[in-house]
Amino acid sequence: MVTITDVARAAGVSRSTASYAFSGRRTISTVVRDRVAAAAHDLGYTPNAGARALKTSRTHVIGLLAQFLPDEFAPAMLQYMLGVSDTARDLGYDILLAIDDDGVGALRRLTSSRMVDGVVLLNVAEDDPRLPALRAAHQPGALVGLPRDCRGVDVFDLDFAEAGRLMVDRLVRQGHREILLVSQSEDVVARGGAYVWRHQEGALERAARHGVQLTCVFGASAQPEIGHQLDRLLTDHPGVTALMLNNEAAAAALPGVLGGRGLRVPEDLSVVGRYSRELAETFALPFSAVESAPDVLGRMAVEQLVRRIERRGPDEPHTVRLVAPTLVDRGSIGPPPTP
Amino acid sequence: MVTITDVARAAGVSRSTASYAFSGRRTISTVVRDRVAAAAHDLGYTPNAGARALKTSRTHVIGLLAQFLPDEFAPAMLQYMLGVSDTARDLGYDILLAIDDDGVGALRRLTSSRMVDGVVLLNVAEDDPRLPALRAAHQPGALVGLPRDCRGVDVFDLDFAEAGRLMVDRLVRQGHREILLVSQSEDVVARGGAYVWRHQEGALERAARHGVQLTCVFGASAQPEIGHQLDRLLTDHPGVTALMLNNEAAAAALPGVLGGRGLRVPEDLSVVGRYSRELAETFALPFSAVESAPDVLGRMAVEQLVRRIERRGPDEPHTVRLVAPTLVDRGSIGPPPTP
DNA sequence: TCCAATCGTCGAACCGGTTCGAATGGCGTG
DNA sequence: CACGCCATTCGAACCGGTTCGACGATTGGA
Repeated sequence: MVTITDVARAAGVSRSTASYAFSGRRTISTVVRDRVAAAAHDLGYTPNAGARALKTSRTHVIGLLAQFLPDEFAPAMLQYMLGVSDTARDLGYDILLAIDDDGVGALRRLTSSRMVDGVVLLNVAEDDPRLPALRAAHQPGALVGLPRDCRGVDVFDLDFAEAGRLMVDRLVRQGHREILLVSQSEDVVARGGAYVWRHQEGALERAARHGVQLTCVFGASAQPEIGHQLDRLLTDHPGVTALMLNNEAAAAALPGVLGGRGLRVPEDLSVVGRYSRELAETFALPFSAVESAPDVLGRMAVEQLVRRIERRGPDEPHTVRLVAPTLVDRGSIGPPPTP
Repeated sequence: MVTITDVARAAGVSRSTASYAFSGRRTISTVVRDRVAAAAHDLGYTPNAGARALKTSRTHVIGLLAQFLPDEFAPAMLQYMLGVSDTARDLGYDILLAIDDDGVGALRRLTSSRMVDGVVLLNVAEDDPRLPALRAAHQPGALVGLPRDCRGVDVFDLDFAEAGRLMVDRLVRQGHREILLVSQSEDVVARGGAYVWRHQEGALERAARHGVQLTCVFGASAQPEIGHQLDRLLTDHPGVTALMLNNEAAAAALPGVLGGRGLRVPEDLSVVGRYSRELAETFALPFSAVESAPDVLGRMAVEQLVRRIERRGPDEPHTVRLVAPTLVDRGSIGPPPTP
């Protein structure tokens, strides 16, 4: 491996001069700088990341803590990861990926060994056990997902309460009076996925205000259970004219269920979901949906994290940013059928 | 940050003694070892990864080079990543994730700055431009995907030719005489996805031997195009009694298409795909399929890579391992309908 | 003409580990 | 009692960068 010593020798200067020639932190004559650059190029020199990190205590690596839980929709998580990864690359950072059942352990390992300059936590739960560990580590962290206690971290999430309101408003405006909301599985809620509650409460609040009937159920997260469940729900609630889905697996299963029952959308049933544009395209999900914007959230988290890393600003106040939901119209919302 | 010097001071020993107490590379009295361990525990000591890497020139990090190409099915790629990540963790390695349009640049960056001990390349093409860069880097590499030139690397892939044979054999044994094979998009082939050819040639060989008609087409990779295309194909080839899919998007779209045409599987049409068990479960894909085993391939790649990293065996001969395909029966293959 | 300021460069220390050679002390043995 | 051996421990060098203080050579101003 070629080191800066080799470059310095080839250029006939001292190591420190070579270093300054690269960093430009002191004035170096142009002839020397060119000679150093030429030598580096000829020898194929790249600085050793470990050595540099040791001295500067900056690794230019961001830890990405993801978790793939059995009752969650893996491809949705992927979208967040891609958003984070792309942004990091744009800002000159690499991603150390920790997909670990033991998220706390992984977090501690990365931070305490100084492998990373900061971390992004995905899928943060109401009382996420990783948060105390993050606060103990003296490294900045950005979250995707809204915990109860946001002290000391930057937080980004979709405004799920507003999403619930938006979906109900939209359906009621079309004339629907009996709506069924299928949320994520109860396990997700039990694990602290408070966004399910926030969404549901936003929806219930608006339903009450409009005086319409909103039935809330937790949906299964696996196939084919969720399909059977949807079928059963449609049988049990014949008066329902609109379906709200806060559950990707349900959205994926619904076309098959509708086909089986011979129902057309939106003529027989209106449907509004909550998933990303990417997901809709990959799986041909034909429903209007609130955009969950994983790429945007991932990007915001990384940008804020890098700002905090580079501007050394643990003092600067921390952010909690809830992104306003937008509804992507795919034509699955219409007036209720006339009986 | 607490360093080994702090620990040594707290334990009343020299830095080297503390280091030996941890590594056990020299005999240290039990009382001293215990004192050092206690001090380390009290102070919350974790060795600095950069410093250790600098001295040992081992980072315990593996580079994972993935690429999400526009005409490929992202969730399928995710399965490989998870296999790699899980195995790495089991073996005590972390994953540096590089999802980069410029795969060559990313590879060079990771290897020449010594951020990683070795790399896993996913989605390797016939003449993958990353391979020359990998050979130039003096780091071991393991590939998932079979390139033309396998020198200097360990290669793992599904035996796609055998998969093609297996699928045809199975259909012919049931009595099918007119089969339609929908492969990946032509763009994938153009980019060097030779596995599409290998699969197709295996299938054609067997079809010829059995004297049955096999029509091969390249399918679109995006929704909803692939669905429309499948619909058109079924119209244009009314004699076809069995469908072979080497295209995840097609498998995802097919249930909708079949529903639209009122076709039942396997009574009206037999279907056999090629995708992983995971994918089948996530999207409720109801078709029998050759298991693409991304988790197994990812695992094998990492295990071999770590073996080569740790046993310093660039001399040991390199492997090319084609995994034998297995067919997972989901009941979508039956005899052709009687006219 | 002399002194101070500036420019360009070098040497050395340091980051936090690991590891080699040597020093210390206790023990058994001839 | 002298010797050598072994078990422990320490000091110092090194990995490959960065950075501070110092120094010689110019240059400018008084």
